[in-house]
Amino acid sequence: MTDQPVTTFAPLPEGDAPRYDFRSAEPHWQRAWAMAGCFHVSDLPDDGRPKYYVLEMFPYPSGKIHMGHVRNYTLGDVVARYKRARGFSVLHPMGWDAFGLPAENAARERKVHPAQWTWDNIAAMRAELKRMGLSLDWEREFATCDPLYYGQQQRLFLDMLRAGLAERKESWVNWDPVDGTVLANEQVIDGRGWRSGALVEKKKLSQWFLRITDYAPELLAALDGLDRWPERVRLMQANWIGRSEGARLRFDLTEPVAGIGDVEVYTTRPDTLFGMSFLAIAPEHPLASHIAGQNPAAAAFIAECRRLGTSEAAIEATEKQGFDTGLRVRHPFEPERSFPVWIANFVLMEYGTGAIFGCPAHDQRDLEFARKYGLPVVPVVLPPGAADPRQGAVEKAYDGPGTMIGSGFMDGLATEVAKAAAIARIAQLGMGSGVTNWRLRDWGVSRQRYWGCPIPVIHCAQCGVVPVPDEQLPVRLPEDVSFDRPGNPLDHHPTWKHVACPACGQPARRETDTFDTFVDSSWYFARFCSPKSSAPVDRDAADRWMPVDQYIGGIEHAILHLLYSRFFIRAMRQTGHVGIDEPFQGLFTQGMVTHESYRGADGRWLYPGEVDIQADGVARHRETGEAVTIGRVEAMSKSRRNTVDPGAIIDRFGADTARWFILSDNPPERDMQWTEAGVAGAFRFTQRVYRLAESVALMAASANVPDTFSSVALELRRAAHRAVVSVTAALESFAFNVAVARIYALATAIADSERPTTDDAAGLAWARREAMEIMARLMAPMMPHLAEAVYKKLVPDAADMVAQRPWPEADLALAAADVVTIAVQVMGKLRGTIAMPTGAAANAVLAAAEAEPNVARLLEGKRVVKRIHVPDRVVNFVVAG
RNA sequence: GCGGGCGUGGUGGAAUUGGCAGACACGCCAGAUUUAGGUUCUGGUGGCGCAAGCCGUGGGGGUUCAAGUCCCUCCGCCCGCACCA
Repeated sequence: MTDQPVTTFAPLPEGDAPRYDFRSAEPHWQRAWAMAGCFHVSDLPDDGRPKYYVLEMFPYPSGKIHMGHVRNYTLGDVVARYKRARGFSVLHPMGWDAFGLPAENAARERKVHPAQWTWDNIAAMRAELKRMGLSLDWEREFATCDPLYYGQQQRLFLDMLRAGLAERKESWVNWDPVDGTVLANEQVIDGRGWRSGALVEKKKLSQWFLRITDYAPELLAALDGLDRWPERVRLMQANWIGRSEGARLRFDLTEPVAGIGDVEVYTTRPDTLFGMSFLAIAPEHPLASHIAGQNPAAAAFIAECRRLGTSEAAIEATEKQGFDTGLRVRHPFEPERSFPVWIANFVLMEYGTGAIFGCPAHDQRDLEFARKYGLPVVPVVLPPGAADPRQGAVEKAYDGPGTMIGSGFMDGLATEVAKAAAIARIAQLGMGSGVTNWRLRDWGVSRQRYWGCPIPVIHCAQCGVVPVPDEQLPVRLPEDVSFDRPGNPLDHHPTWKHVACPACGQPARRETDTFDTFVDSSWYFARFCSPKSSAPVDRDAADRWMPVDQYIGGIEHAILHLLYSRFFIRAMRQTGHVGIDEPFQGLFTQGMVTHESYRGADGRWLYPGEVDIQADGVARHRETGEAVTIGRVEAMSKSRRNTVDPGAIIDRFGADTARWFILSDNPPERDMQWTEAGVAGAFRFTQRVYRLAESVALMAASANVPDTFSSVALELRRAAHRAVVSVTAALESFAFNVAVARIYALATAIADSERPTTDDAAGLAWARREAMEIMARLMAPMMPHLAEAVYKKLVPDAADMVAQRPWPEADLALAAADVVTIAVQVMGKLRGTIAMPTGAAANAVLAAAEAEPNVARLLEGKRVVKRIHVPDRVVNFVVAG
């Protein structure tokens, strides 16, 4: 499977100490699980067990796994193995998010075909993942770049097209003029294309969109039902969807231009209409474009705005700028008054209607704009308890609630009442109406890239957009493509795009854009239910397995992937492919894996493997001996070289050690720090557990439960059954670090029981075996290989494996203590403890507490006015004076 | 600016949800075993104090018999969104 590592690391004792050889044990048990089919489930099982679908976000096949993957897949595997032991039929699949830009970059830079590069990477990463001992059903594996997958995606798209959920429309996009492609917002850095370095332009292009906005209300409302999602993620999605209540209203131009008679505005503050002093439109607004056609100065202003864009950095640096068009609009309530129309760089075409009315007194942006261009500032909202604001200059726009002034029919009304009154008047005048506005925009899925799923349509001069007929699916990517030229290789291909129109038979052109790779990842979890199906999903299999009960991944997907998937599953519901609303019932977002960073004397970053840290904390270069500066603990990244290769860790310490350490360090939702000392500690524990198992196995124990146990044996049994209770609770609540701590405690309890007792050899031997076997099963979700080795040591002729055994049952009566320690307080301060039988009566406990010497001393001569008794926990005496 | 989260020993963290703060681990100290050891084992380890004891969960205030936990207030750090009208 893998080469035996060559390493000089030898942390184990010589001599006769037993030694757990993970290098042979881990591959052995991995083979045994595979041969027994422990982790395979069928699409439509008939086993009577409840289903449980646990899924980790599938990886992009970059070629190597990193520690983030190790953490992600270890967390998922703990859940999968635990749920399986609890009697669930567990679906736990793995696949590859295989389309994307890096493959094309590799093709350009290394002259290797994207498909070759991708499949090689998949093979390498599959081998690495298999070494981790994950309980995956590998029979379900697929890659999104396989036509068997993306062909089904094309079917889904065509169904959506027929259902009106997909459409082609013009929109403003980020355009890289050098690479000749659209870029996602994330690929624009400081206004420049991330590859070409060219200034990105705003360009109006015809692109494919999925109508996610149709589902905006439902996507928002359903967040409330996702009670097993982190609050943080739900809030982020709610903000992204961005519902706001307001009004749309029309402002008539005093003199219409070229058929444009009015400008529509969206506002959340119709109550402040009487404070208006200007109207502003976005540089991309149709009216602005029209004006630019006649006015070179306006055209120049718009071009400048377009060049600067609206990136965060640009906004910080750019002050508000405007261009007075000379046009004027009438006030909707007072048609005799009119206001200037400006083109303003701070108005966004994408939000609302791309036009606003400016009310400087009650909006900070409008105020800054008005100050710059000498426009009036007219307060119309009086803050509660404030004097008339017209007395002085307005320092800062007041955007809070208050009482209306100078606002005609609204005078004296409270802000919220005034909003309703303004909307009613607008509607009555036929100028507009109250509306709900959404920040969410339709999802542009067209990409001018080769390595993606072809969009299955044909453009015909006669028939327009024609879907590729079913029998011609999948539309396969051509293999003979050239990356010599910038731009989209599909568009450059000599023959691929030239096809006959399926409708009229005339020469037509195949769509050469491919889908955004987020489309691929928006339904893969549904495909896992029936990965071989000739339909996108087998409806029965989807009904059986969906939704995903527990999804696990990084917080970086809080919006994009998770929101797209929530939309996609609804679109699939609408087109009859699934019967559910939400794809992911439970979501867990893990923290990042971090590490110290190191820099050499010349400032270059060094890998942890190049650095030796001495006992005094001084760091030196392993080979040159030069001084090394220890930097901050940061997320592992290639650029800082503070990465640790999981493969090397598994070579040196084994998969169980890596899994155990990554779980033990801290709660999984927080960032964890990878440390050499931590790994070494985890490794020592694996050895300790195995030695313990050997010592337990050496004591012959009878098959039958002994009649009596000594107190030492009974205490061990109690510790074991308590561990079952506490580890179970910890795993249920994702407190894996606590589960680890409880197992450490059980190991110590077993070790402590080793002292020989003459009176109860049989009982102790039996109790130690029981405890050790319980421990093997409790640690199996985290250290599955070691658990098997321990079990085999205890029961050499066992017919089954831990992976096939149920979760241990706690004997609750045994786990319950018969004696408890009760804290005794005087005036709320701890003054002593007493041991009492569990559930002892209040009067008995209070009497014993009062008799406790130190307590008795403190109560001497005092009058006790109150006695608090919390059963089995605490007693508190309140004394007078 | 808006929204959210977090502050507990030298370190990561635990605390049955208002009931013995510091479980468990790392590190450190002491001792034992070993031909050395990133080996194994034993004991110790919040601070001050010889001690009884006092102090202690970012600071201050409050509620309560009892507060890491609840309330108010301030400080610090982290994350997300952001000319969203």
